[in-house]
Amino acid sequence: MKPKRVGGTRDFSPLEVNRRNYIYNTLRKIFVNFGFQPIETPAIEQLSTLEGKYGEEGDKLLYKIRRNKNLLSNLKEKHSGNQKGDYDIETTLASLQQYHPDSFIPAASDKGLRYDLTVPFARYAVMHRNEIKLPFKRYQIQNVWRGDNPQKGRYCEFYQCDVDVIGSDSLLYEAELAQIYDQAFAAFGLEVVIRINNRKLLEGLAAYCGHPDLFQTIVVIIDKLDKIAWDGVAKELAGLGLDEEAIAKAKAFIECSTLEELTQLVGEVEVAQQGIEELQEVLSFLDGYEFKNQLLIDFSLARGLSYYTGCIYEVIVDTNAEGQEKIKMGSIGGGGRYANLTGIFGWKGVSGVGVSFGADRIYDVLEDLNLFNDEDFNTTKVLVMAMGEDELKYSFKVAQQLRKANVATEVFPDVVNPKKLAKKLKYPDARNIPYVMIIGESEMQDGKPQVKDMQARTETRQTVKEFISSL
RNA sequence: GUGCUUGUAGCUCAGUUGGUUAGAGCGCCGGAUUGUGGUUCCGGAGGUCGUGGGUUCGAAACCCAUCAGGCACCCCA
Repeated sequence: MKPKRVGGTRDFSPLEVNRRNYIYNTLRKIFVNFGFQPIETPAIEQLSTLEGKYGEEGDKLLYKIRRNKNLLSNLKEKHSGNQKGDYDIETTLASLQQYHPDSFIPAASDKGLRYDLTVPFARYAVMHRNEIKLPFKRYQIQNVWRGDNPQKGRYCEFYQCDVDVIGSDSLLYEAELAQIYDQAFAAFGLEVVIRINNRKLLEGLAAYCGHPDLFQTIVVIIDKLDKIAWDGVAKELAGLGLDEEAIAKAKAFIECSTLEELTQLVGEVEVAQQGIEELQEVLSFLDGYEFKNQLLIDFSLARGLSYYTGCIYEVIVDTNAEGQEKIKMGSIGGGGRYANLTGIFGWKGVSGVGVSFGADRIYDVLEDLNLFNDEDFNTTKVLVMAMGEDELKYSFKVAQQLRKANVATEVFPDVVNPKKLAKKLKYPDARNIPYVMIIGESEMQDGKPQVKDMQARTETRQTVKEFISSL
């Protein structure tokens, strides 16, 4: 049979895994430095946990799995009243499954693959509420699945790296998260723009335009601003039923560049004022902190997810930065405050705030910009090559000695014919192994292997001990 | 989920209006080189033309379906 992968999924070879681990480790160090603790949750959740949390579009992208064992008995019960004669529900279901699997399988599923890490975290927090201490700061680095149409920077299986705090309304966490973003991307050597806004301001915008009822829809349209420009947004707002005056108001609103300007415009709208105050508070925590990236207060930032209630974030690559002009990638991180995420699982009044790093998109960008230091990933330091059977046994012992000194070592498994030495050296060359120890008869006799420095292209005879201390 | 586009050797790609046995470069393997890898020269292996149907005397090419990649929409990381 021909091997085939599922669309939108990828295999990762050693170099790629090393690079990916570098991303996770870099983030992990920063998360820990801010006092976050790791958790993990299962890949598979009850479908009811996931459904309805990501909007209509999100539901469509959920991977639904596992046959619902109770489907049969549920249907039997439901149909027991109107069963006529020899009507057989089991046969009906079997043929449905056979001839209409596309509609049958989702209907028969009661489990799903997680779509993000925030909702599973909310579920976790509720189920563990007696053992966690509030405020609870956790980070989580795991893969998620979305049945999306794949393209560059968009995969069906990808990693998210989330940091969230629940159980505190303090805006100091909003400030911390901005610093985490800043420090993480500085560590990667990538220049980004950290956009920040507040949902209350968007509510204020809808109210200011005289359409508080259309808040959700207006938000979605505003969010497209950088894609379809103001003219496109205006058109869509008009299509929604906003008159010219309302559209002009919306324009004036999102074109404000400072909080002062905005206060003058909509200071009397109460929600908007709240949003302004929150952003001011966040900024006052950040007073004196030197950002290595650009922190941009952007009143047009919206974000689709409906559960955000306060500050919202989004990180994009700074295409004005030198060398980064050609990068084409959507957001590489996002997040925000949700006043009541655990509420749907029955734990009311617990506020949370968090952000996510899109590790796979960050990977793609770092790769495009050549920002990986692949030398750091070379693990094997020494390859031992033997020219005869006795020498191979001897080499095996030399390797033990090297490993005992924590020098990562491999033994070449074939006895190397002296004629073939040149050919065989291609192996350590291709693997980027820095040292090769060549052991022939004389090397074994005097205990001094030929040590070849692959980069310097030099050879010296030295004992294993001498070699170890020379490193 | 919708629209457009691409799919030929390990990789990058040629392949004429449909016409013998499908090519090149790089890489790989062997030799020139009997203890030293990035250069050079010579030779060699490697392809169900994404997959399955159809049209045709004849299909890598045309048609349909399907899978996979890319782009746009939608949404997002």
